[in-house]
Amino acid sequence: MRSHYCGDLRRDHIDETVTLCGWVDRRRDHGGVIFIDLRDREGIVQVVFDPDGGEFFSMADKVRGEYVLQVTGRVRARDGATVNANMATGEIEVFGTGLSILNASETPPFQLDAHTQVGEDVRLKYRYLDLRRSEMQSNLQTRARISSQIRQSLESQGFLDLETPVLTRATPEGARDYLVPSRTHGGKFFALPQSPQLFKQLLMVSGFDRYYQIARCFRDEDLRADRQPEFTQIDIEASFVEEQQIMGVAEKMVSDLFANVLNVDLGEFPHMTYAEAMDRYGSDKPDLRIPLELVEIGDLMTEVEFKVFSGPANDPKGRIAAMRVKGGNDKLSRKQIDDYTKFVGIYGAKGLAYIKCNDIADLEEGLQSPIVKFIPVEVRAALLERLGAENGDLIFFGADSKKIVNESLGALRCKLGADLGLYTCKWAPLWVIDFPMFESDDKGGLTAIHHPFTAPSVSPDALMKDPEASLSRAYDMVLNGTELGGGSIRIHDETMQKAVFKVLGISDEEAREKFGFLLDALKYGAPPHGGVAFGLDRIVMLMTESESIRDVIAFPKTQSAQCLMTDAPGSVNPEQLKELHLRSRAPQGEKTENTE
RNA sequence: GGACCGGUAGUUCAGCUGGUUAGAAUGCCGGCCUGUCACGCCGGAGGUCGCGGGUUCGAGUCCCGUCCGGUCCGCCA
Repeated sequence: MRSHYCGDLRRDHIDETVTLCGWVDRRRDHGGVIFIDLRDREGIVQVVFDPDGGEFFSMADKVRGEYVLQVTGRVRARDGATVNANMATGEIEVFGTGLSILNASETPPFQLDAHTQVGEDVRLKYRYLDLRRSEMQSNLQTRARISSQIRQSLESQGFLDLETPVLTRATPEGARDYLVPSRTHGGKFFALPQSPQLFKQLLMVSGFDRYYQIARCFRDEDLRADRQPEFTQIDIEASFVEEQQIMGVAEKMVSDLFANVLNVDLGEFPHMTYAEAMDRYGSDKPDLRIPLELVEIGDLMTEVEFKVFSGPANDPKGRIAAMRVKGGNDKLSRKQIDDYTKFVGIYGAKGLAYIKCNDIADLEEGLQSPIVKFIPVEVRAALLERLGAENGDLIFFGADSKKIVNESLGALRCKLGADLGLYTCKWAPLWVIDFPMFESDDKGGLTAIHHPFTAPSVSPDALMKDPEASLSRAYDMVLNGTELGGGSIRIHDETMQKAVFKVLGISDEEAREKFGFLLDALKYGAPPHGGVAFGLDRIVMLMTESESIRDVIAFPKTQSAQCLMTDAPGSVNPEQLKELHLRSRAPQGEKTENTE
């Protein structure tokens, strides 16, 4: 007799006698037929018992709910002589000769079929049941296949899987850290890593010139549909490399992944500079599936009397851009345009000007718009020509600071793409390159766009002279408007690292206090090196076409960063707090502090 | 920190301008049915309408507060 566990049974086992185990998916009340879900790719097995056989027939009749069963029987072809011809699903049928209940089950709190959409809170509370659903089984199977492929791909290129600490030091910049109080050093704290960034650079100094790790990272920031406080990063670093080599490794890894897991050929990834991405798409992670583009029209509007346009047109920090929606007149109602006006308001836009191109030959009467009266006829002509407008097109405008125009029109572009189904292809990968080193923050200072260890593409002197004009040797991989990963060539000499800290306003003492170990390491012959890191969860999310990152993580947290199943975070007893030199939570209104 | 959507039976939802015993589907329980595959038929049980306060003769419905889930802005080097 041949024994099968979940996943072993296949259709070609016809006429074999099998023993199989699984969950009862559903059963027929009149007895003799039960459906066993083996959680495998072949789907659900139907077990039929002989009505004249007595014992097993009536036993099957009594099986209810999510019992776990072991069944012995013979596999039958679906169109075999004893099988009803209208059996349509192609599932495997076993003629049962034995049945035992391995474990009974309470009635599950929700139905595990694919037809009922269950609320997120219920799913998360009973996650172990939610994970039994075939969608989740398939998502996590895909996830496992993806990590396996990635390991194979990187290891075949000589990369070494090395581990780095989970208990480490708090980092001064970046996201908020998750802190772990130290028992042996009262008042001091470990931090969970936001990424293994510094450790992997140190491994380069150590001579492990090709490192990778599938590493868990932690950031104590608010959650989103694609953001969890703990997430998994595919972390890669190599020595003696330039941008093209690291990008090549990463691109091959992702291309192989899509080819092997989804049988999709992503082709060669186009490269686009940050500046071009912002100009044409208003985003540093453009979704190239959408054929809409932002077109600069500031130069046309410097003289118009309409202040909403002439203001930004004459402001070096301002921008006026137009976006032509082909055939948008018929596709978008007045109400939808009003909704989009509200939508861009989220990003700080004060309004959403538009022109409906009814008859572009008639510049006086053929353009329908609340603002067209403010625009001289010759400017209207130049505008339509630049946009390549045709009758029936709808043109949206954004006029404000560069930041607001890019963010609002960039977001509107993605929303229109989704709402109107404008996608021209299923997968659109690209590299975004030539990022600026710094951007100005609210307080008038500068912050690093990637991180302060990113190498500038200019000399230390040039960097100090004009930091805002300096570009970095960073690169991001973008797929369908999602940033899959990013990286850079790192700084490998102390002089450059100090220059960057200086521009960022980090004093020598501060740099020494926070990154002394890195600065020291850079003195001992650090090789030129660089790397890249990918968000594994996001890759799996895209490849499984899931709407939330939660659907590709076995035990995720809610938006308020709680686990509904374990009820974490939970309180601890006063003894534990005392050992950790912490006070229990102060009454409301009082400040909580530790005992140091 | 902010905006918006939701919270009614185990589950998914309906419940109009406030009105008398809060409905449906599914699940669950009992009965019938030997080929069904989201089987079918008959019957039954199942509700603190998230929680607290207010308005009102009367609140699932209106108002205020609060908690929970979700989407987004801020935040996420």
